[in-house]
Amino acid sequence: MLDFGKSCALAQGGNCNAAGCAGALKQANLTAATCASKQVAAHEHQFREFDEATHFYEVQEGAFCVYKLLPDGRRYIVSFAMPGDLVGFGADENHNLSAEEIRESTVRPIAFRSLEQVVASYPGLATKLIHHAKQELAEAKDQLVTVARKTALEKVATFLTRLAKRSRSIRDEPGVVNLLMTRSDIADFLGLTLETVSRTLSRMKRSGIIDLPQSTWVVIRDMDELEMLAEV
Amino acid sequence: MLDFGKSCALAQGGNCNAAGCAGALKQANLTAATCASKQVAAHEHQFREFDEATHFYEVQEGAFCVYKLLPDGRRYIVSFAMPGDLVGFGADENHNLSAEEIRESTVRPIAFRSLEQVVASYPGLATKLIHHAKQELAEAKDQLVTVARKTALEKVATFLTRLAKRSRSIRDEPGVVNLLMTRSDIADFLGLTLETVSRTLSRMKRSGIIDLPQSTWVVIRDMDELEMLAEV
DNA sequence: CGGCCAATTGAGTGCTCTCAAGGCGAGTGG
DNA sequence: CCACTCGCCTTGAGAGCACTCAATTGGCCG
Repeated sequence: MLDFGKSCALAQGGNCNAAGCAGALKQANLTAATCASKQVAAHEHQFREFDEATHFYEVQEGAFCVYKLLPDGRRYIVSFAMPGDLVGFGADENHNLSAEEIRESTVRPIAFRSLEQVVASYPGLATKLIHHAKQELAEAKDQLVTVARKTALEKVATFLTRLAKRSRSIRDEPGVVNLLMTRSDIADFLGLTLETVSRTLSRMKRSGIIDLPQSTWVVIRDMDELEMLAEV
Repeated sequence: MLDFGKSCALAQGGNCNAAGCAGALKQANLTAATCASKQVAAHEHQFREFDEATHFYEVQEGAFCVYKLLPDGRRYIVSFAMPGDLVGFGADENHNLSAEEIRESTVRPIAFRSLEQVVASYPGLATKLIHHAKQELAEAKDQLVTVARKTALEKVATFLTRLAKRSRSIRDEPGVVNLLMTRSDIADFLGLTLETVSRTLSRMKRSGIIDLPQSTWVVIRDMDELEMLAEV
């Protein structure tokens, strides 16, 4: 991976490496537009809805939850961002959602303004950005189906299978999922209450589909059954 | 609005007008990549999930519903597409959702392949496409909040206010909304059942917020109250 | 008029929520 | 080392909102 290090290359008038700009977005080859990496503590906010949006962020380590609030405090978590994910990319003038660390994290801020310049110079990057947006869009639509049309059991099964696939691509412990988020977070992601999430996990444990050695560790005992539940 | 008429300019090797390509996406200045307009009857499918995706479509007249199915037949309607909207743009190799006309419609097909060529020649268009994707993304996320966290009454109120705003921008009858879709369609968009949608509309009528001269016409009598309900 | 489809309305059920109590683990201080 | 606190999780009991099933109405068209 090409890396301009901790310089904010374009913002400082530096040159951009074409190969870097045209690389896969997820592999962070946006380096020409990035600024210095930043450490953030758990439970801090990276930004809040309606804040002016000058940067978006690539998660390097840790985890975020990206959420929206209704005026009376009801919360919906739009996504959990893991290393490699972008948060705040969808912003226009202002952020349209809030991002909070759920773990101590490292992020790489990317200025929208310098991104524009990079895109102007390297059209290939624009295609990558469109591709990224399409993927995020596809995920959001899948999530809509899940939230709108699945039962609590199916929702939790869907959640676990997706998390299992994501963790598998990060580390290599098939069937073991480390829950970085609380029951309440999961509930706000699936459109449930924390009690229903807890009950559903207990139910899955009783029926032998999963094991819960600790409340934050899920061991998937029957992946086939879990996927059956998730896909219907 | 610039228009190359019914020619498929780039696909046929024609020249592209730069001003047209850099114009606002919603105003259909994608003409350089478009093919001849196509008429389609109500209840026909433009494409189905998993079909190979060669084109996406700009709706010129009529209306579409864009939906996904679960294996057992449960349906979720991701969006209703009206004139000016794009359907199928989010596809990768294959379509990841289905599009069905709910009215006799006219669409303008746009080939992904020729789009790529146009984007390569006119980088400004790429920015527009990213902007479009961002907007669609923002809508999907708002819809997630609605579906996951609002009550039936709030969902229907949200739906009506959004539809009222959209129709207002099309024609000029503030407070009068023509429902192009059935109760069942609305239900599948909001994550409800058709009976609940019907009951909720009746309830709104009884409380004087709306009137229902016909089942497909909604007259909004108290927009403030409706927006209160919608925003929670 | 009769047939058909969509919408409405009612009755009863049930899934998920609300409210509440109790448990568990980590961290802290005496 | 233990008692205490605090946050999070689990579990139970009961309630309610939306669902299911079913009957009826209304509009449209042949």
